[in-house]
Amino acid sequence: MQRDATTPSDEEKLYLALSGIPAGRVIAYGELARRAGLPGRARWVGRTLSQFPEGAGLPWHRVINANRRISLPSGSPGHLEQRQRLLSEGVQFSSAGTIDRKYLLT
DNA sequence: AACGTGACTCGTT
DNA sequence: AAACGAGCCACGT
Repeated sequence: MQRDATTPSDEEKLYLALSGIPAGRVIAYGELARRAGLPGRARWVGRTLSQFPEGAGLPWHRVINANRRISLPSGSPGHLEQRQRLLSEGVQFSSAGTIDRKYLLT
């Protein structure tokens, strides 16, 4: 069992996977987890993102749920900010609040 | 230590 | 289509 310089922590793996998501695209928690080499840990990803430091510069707003909706409670400040950030990158929402598949990374 | 909870997801009813 | 159950897992109480 190790935790040394050559064995990235789960957080580091998530960092790397997330930083590879381009502007104007979105990805589901579960898919991001798979890309980070952490299959089945969508829930952990969500929780970890919620604790990420502000200044990290990571595109946390490009992560949505498998229904292609923003997972933060609707009406919450976080939900509004995520929506705003996505809109400013050109990601469009349907009137029902879902994001079109064409923006989704699979 | 049990129990509920949450930025989750999937297969089955 | 909607609700359920089961996996998932760290945290607070």
